[in-house]
Amino acid sequence: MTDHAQAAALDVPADIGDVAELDEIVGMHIALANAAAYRHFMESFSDLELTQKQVAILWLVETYPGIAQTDIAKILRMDRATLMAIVNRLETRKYLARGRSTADRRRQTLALCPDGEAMLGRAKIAIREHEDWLKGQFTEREQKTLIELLKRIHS
Amino acid sequence: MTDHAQAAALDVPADIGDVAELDEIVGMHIALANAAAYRHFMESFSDLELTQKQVAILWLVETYPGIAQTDIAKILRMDRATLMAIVNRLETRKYLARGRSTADRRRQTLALCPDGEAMLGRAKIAIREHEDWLKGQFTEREQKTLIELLKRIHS
DNA sequence: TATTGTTATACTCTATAACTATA
DNA sequence: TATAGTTATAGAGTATAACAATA
Repeated sequence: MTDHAQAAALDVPADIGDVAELDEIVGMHIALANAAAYRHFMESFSDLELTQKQVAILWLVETYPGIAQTDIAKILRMDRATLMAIVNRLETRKYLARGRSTADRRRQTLALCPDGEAMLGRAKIAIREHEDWLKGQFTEREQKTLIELLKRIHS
Repeated sequence: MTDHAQAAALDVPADIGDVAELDEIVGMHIALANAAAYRHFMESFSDLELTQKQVAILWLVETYPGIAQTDIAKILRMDRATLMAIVNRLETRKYLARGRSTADRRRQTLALCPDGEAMLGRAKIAIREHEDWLKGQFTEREQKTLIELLKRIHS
């Protein structure tokens, strides 16, 4: 690389924190932090081949057996059709099964399959490691502050 | 709806904050907050048809004329191929143009087209409104705290 | 050898619209 | 009328692998 080319490259920072205007944009930092956390998550889950959304859904089905798709969509702030696609994938992989509610025959009741239970068990271990990495960057007080501030945005 | 069905639905909360185990997961709150902010962003930008990433790239090209794709990828923590796809879309819409660097002929120099400049101008106005909504949920002190905490994750 | 850009490919998430069945 | 699920469709972002041109 020539000196000239190096000089040109040095004009450009490597971090958004050095771009004064963009550094003020809260939405930018949320998006970048989310992307960083997501990448770390996907590395931790590379052998399980599960995404954040997939784990969250399995977890909710375990916690609330018989929960309907609409309920999950409300909690996770997702579209019905979007959730449908994810549940389809989890059903294909035999992680959960659909059934009809007897009380309201419009509703589906979702339940974990044995494979889904096993997978969720492994996922929880991976999540703990991932969360340790995440929380390790903060004091306990900062963790609570961060969660409290983020909740204001999504609640 | 029957009383029975109502009772069944009431067992399931409508907010992640009511699911004790999941409420402890920092990554969950980051993802949900990001999704909420992204949805609001997309509403603000519905007439412009621009995503967060597209605006960020246009903004960086304006701030650093002649910046290379690799530089942008580093700042925004993106894959080269991913950035390629987004730049292609922006080029198709005549928002930016590629050129070859004379100093290092491997590198592309990116520049804003007139349409891109006009669009970025409108985008900045929409961003200000979006950021007002976002920042309006916090005191100035909280804004700084939130940015500082998020930076630790992505920097 | 390393870097930059490129193409091909594939997957996930996301959303809209329109439809069926049920309440 | 409203709700729950479904299907079709489309677009955006993400990543991997392999390749060419250049350093």
